[in-house]
Amino acid sequence: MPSVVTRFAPSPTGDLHIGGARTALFNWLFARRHGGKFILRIEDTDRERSTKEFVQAILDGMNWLGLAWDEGPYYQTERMDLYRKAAETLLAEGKAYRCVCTPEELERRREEMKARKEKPRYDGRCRSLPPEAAEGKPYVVRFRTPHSGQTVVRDLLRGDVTFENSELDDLVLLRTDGTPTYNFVVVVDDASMGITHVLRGDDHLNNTPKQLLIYEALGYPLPRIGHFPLIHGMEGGKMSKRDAETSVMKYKEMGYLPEAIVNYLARLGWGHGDQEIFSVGELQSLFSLEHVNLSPSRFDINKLLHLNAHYIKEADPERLAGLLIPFLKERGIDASPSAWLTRAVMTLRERARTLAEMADAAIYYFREKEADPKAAAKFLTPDIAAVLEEIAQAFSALPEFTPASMEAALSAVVEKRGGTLKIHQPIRVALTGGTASPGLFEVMDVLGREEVIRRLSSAVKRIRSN
RNA sequence: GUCCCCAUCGUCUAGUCCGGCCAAGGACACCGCCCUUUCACGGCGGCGACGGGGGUUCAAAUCCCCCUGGGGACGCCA
Repeated sequence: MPSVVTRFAPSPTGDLHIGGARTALFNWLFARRHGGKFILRIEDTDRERSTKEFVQAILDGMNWLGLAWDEGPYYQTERMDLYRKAAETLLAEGKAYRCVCTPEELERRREEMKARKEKPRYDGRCRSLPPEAAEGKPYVVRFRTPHSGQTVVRDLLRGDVTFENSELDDLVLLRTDGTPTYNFVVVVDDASMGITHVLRGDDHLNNTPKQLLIYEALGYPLPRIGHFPLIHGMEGGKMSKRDAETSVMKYKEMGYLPEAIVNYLARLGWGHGDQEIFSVGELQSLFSLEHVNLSPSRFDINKLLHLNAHYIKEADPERLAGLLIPFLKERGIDASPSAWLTRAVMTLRERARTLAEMADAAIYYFREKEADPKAAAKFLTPDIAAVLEEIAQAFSALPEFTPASMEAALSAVVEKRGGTLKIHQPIRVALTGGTASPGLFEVMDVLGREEVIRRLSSAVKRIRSN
């Protein structure tokens, strides 16, 4: 029996969210750190909004990030008997009761309470209804929350947080259709799955006392519970699309590496001295709850971009080449893995922050790009045509086309013309269509002699036809 | 409105638990310089924070209180 069992319990009502991913990551890291078990549970009791597609999307996201679960995925819709049985027990013991108030009525009363500036909650009017009163009517099962006393959440991160029971209300356990609600299933599931550490977002802190009361009513042993802060957008408040993309898989599509996302997420709300770069292995052995921050952190795309650039530089070029192929395809370029592609990638990886940027920069390796008008006007001037022509000839006369021989040939041409000629940028523009690229000799090496000569000649032709 | 949580550079954070080593360290972004055939990478430097007020103490970013600010929760959503 592992001493630590954690879980990630997303509801399949959307893609794996960046905040959810961090919750999963922290749970996973905590389990790994303590040699425990990490369980994946799909909270799909909301049949209206849950879909198979979203389940798959969440699984894809977890897999992409490398967050391997040891057990599951469990689906709550397959465990209904368990919840119903637990509800019956509570009902039989008088710890829960049937309520016949309609949603419309409840909504109306809530509005009234808000208008009176009160905390909106159920007024408990069905509490003392005799069980027969619900016969033949649609009803929900509510938990009988004690009116007095306090419930203390012994939070792993924040210490004791005390709630007055009178502040809590009689939450719905079972809906009219008999399906259980979140606060109820989560207790039954966490208890029956032997979860030892419930680690989740701050937004659940207010739910915890209610859940604790249910644990108690059901006679379940209490897990250890900790709440970490939410991730906010750059403007504060919950992360929204206005701030940055929130779906994890969108980051894959934008050309981020999973190790960059993991590193970034781990450092968002957690720290280990001055260290910024963490491998997954390091994270697994260093992660600790004591160093998780208590205040919400803002999602800063610039830092993610920086980390991604770092991991692109570090990544195995062959792997990078493979990852780049779909991005090339999006740009209409069919490429397949090859030593040549890997070489091209090696010239590009120092200056790309994402695979998308790399693909954009790689285009001229595959086809001649139309020269940027400004660059052409500045560097492909009439007087340069003859020089480019001469260089092309010099290149074709070379016994071997290597960076060293190209450089020598180039110097010779420049020397012959007085030694002050600035020829690098014109060549760069002729070859790549722009003024920024990897080292000129690297570019020519990847392009190959034939193509270099072809593009030089084409540039000469264009200059002269103007 | 009620309840709950939080508070160090613009952002992520170290330091806070066990007050002195902090005239507050690192990273991102930004600016400048160097390297350089361009763009990057890299190197060096700069800008930049303990929200405010009271305590406690020889000493407070660190402990206590109040204020302010930010966030979250108040569903037959999770």
